Amino acid sequence: MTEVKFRGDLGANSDSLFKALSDGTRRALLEYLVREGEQNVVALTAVAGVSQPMVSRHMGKLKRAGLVTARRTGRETWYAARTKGLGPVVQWMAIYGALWSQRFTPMEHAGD
Amino acid sequence: MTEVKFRGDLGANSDSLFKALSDGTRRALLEYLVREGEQNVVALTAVAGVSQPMVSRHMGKLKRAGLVTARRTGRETWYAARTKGLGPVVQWMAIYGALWSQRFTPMEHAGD
DNA sequence: AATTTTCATAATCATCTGGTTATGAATTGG
DNA sequence: CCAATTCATAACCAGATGATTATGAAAATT
Repeated sequence: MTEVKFRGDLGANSDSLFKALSDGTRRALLEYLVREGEQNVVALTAVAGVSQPMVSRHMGKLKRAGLVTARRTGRETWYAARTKGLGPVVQWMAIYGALWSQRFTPMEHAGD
Repeated sequence: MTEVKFRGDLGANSDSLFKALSDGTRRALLEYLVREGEQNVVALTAVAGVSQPMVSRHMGKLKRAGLVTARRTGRETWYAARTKGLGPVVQWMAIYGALWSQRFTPMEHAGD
């Protein structure tokens, strides 16, 4: 239910994407991966401020949302930010953001 | 709690922003406002697929997140998409999106 | 072989959240 | 003045969600 016929959504998984981004801890983990590159669960747990199982679950959601990749080697799982994962959000921003704010020029300098 | 010392957040309300965007119905309502311009609750309810009280609550969240404005005239409340509301998300995308996808030219490729 | 490390999953729990119906306050209209 | 319209809020409910501790499997180390 909750059909909203006029919805201009970008696929069903764009919902899981927005949901994945809605949690601060999850965003922080993703940001960390972007900045520091591939990390295993121990490293992520050390920095996340929540328990290891919680980190695993958060990473699971990020993975299902397409925002990270998981590479298992031996007993470790290495997570990395997934390049194209934000695509649908970018698209959404393009459609519903650029329409009204043209300040969409992403700036070449990330950290400055 | 849940302190994550490395978090590069853009203000506390950026959290309410992402949360506001995490719900599909809310996104749909926002999209509708962007496309159709200022609307009152009756119009929004007609199109939202949920009850009027629910629409009111959704609009409340969007308002608190800075994504819409509310203008009351008589017994009607007119909601409109708020231009600058997506700013923090755009910034976040710029920092954590542009870093890895060298630059997101949004409209170019809608399919992939 | 025994132990430690790494990770995911299960069992629980409290809280948040989306949804509903009911109600009531204003405003508008007959 | 009474009725209808518009909206927000309250009361309530079911399910999702973030968090914890406990556990167990698999790999690495001793």
